[in-house]
Amino acid sequence: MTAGTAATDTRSRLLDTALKLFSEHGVEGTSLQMIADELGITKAAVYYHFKTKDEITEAVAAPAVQELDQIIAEAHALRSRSAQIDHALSGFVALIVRQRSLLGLYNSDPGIQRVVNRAFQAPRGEDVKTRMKAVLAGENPSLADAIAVHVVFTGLAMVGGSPEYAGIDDDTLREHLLEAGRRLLGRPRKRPGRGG
Amino acid sequence: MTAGTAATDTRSRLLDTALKLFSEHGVEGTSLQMIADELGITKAAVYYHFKTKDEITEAVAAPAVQELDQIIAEAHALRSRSAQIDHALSGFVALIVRQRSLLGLYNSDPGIQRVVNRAFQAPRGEDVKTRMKAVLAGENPSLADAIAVHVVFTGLAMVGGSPEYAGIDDDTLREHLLEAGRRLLGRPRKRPGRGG
DNA sequence: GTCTATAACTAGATAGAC
DNA sequence: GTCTATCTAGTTATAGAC
Repeated sequence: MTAGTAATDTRSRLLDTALKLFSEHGVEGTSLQMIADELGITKAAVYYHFKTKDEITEAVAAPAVQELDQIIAEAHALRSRSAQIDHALSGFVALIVRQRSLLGLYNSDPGIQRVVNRAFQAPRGEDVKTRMKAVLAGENPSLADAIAVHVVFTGLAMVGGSPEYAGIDDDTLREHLLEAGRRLLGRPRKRPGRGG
Repeated sequence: MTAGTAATDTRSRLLDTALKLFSEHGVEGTSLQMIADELGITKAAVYYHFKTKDEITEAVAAPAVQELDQIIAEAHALRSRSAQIDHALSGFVALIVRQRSLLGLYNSDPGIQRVVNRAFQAPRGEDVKTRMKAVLAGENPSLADAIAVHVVFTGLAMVGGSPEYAGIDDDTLREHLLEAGRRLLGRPRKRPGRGG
């Protein structure tokens, strides 16, 4: 659809800028003025692309929510529990690394959670986060397992977006996050051999 | 001093209310009006107890920061690395459970982090969070260890404050968080025997 | 597609009455 | 210790010019 036009470009630059500022100041701590200033345009220009701030927030979060949805669906299609967990965990970690700051934001910022829950129908525990945790922990998990999975889910997402690792390349970060996730879930290493 | 007066009571109720609202809406998403309404007083009455919103934020965070400081100091006084890690981890988990929502907030909310870093001198990586991670990971940790520790630190704090476990009693939650922390740090179980 | 100008509202904060 | 009233400056959002 006529990709690459000035309009599309400004829109996507706007979303990139919004994500950056959201992760620095939180959604509520980021004003449309800040976004406009960062882009070198005016606040009114922002309103040309999005009707409300919530619409920006939703557009920022949407791609990751949809990817998570797909990973969960793919995992459910696998036969063994072991394969389901492996697929969900590695898909989740890959998404975290590809979208560094977004997943941490989604796991901690009340502003983005409010919008996401409203935008992507989440009646009673049926939101993406809850379903992902269900895939990793199983049907009726023990409290210990539920908590371990929760720690993995939240910890990985927050750490992946941490500025401390901004300089680490994607492959390295993904390997280490995956290893941490497997260790906490009590799963055997994917690649044995070297290292203790 | 003169504890138990109406003044002290309103002040501490104000801090409790602020913490509750901060954890629900974030610091930036919480207005003084919301705090005043929740307490059934006016905004001006809030200003009698605290000069600025930052002062409220600082007062909310202060007890936990000081407790973390003390835990770190105690850990450093121990001889073996193993004992240092055990003390830091169990102290951290105990604090998380006792102050359910506060630690998660401190690990995720940009508003509270800004105030804490300003209020409790944090020049270059010398903030409480960094020092706690240093105790757990050692002097010059590998990237893998640094990331694992970071996942533990953030994950435990976020999960401890999660509303999902609000109904779990302190002892049970503490046991499970500690177990998850030990597993991710690759440490042997404290209490073997029953349970798989 | 971006602008100026402004409306409507809410934020944090202060002065002074009681 | 809490109130009313008010201020300034910020916010989201709209209307209409270019």
